[in-house]
Amino acid sequence: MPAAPYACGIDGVVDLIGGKWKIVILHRLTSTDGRLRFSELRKQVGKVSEKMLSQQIKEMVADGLVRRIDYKVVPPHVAYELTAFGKDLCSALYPICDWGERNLGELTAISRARQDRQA
Amino acid sequence: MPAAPYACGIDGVVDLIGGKWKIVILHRLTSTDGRLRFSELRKQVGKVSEKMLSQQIKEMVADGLVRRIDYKVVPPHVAYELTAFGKDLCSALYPICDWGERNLGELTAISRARQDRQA
DNA sequence: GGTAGAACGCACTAATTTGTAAGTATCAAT
DNA sequence: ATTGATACTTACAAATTAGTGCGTTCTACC
Repeated sequence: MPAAPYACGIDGVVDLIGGKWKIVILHRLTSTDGRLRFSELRKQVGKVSEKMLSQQIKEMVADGLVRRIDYKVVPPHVAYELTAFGKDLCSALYPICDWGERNLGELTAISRARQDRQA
Repeated sequence: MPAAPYACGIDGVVDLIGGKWKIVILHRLTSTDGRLRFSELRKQVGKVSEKMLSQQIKEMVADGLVRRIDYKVVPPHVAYELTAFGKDLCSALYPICDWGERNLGELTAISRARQDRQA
């Protein structure tokens, strides 16, 4: 985690979204356009442990990308939603997301070539 | 390195630019708008070892983002430049870069808050 | 009493990424 | 002969990230 200054604006963004599950979390929260409970978010993210999800979404809350809504009941009932900052980031991420979709074939081929190189 | 399919287009991109030095390398190659020798690239990237630079640019070459031009002399003389694919990616990255610059204060504050949390 | 539910926290391990140190090849200059 | 230059490679160590297993709280249900 290098301190500012960033060599390029994107470095700071990479720090924000860096973490195995963060992109998917952002994606799920954007797609839903509302709040997601922890358990529902976990279901939507897919193969992620409670621990890892909890850890990474906790960071995202601390960074101001996500808001945690605690219903203060037992069993615990918590929901998460994007903050305005988080939504702003997601719209800035959209062109890249779109580029990635448009180049999916190329990206998939690259990924496969990487795997072949390691086998 | 999960194989395709990607949950979101950006996942593939994150795979492409994931690596401590790759963003800076892209940035330097874009800013220069031409070829950079290994030694010059290393100078411009800053505090990076020959080994790490070599490793990460080798991956970028393999992924098709960067082209390696070997002058076939001794001492070795090699230069690197962006491919069309690399340039395309960089233009797709530009909005993110711009967003990062515009939110630099916020990103810096977040980075600082992270450091404080770890102290 | 025991079990289930939900969203975590803690201790420790495993996996991955990054880095250090030394070495390589060949030519030119001292 | 020795040193310097350049762009790597290899072996191993250090640092960081991701994951496993167990535990917590309190209520409801069997």
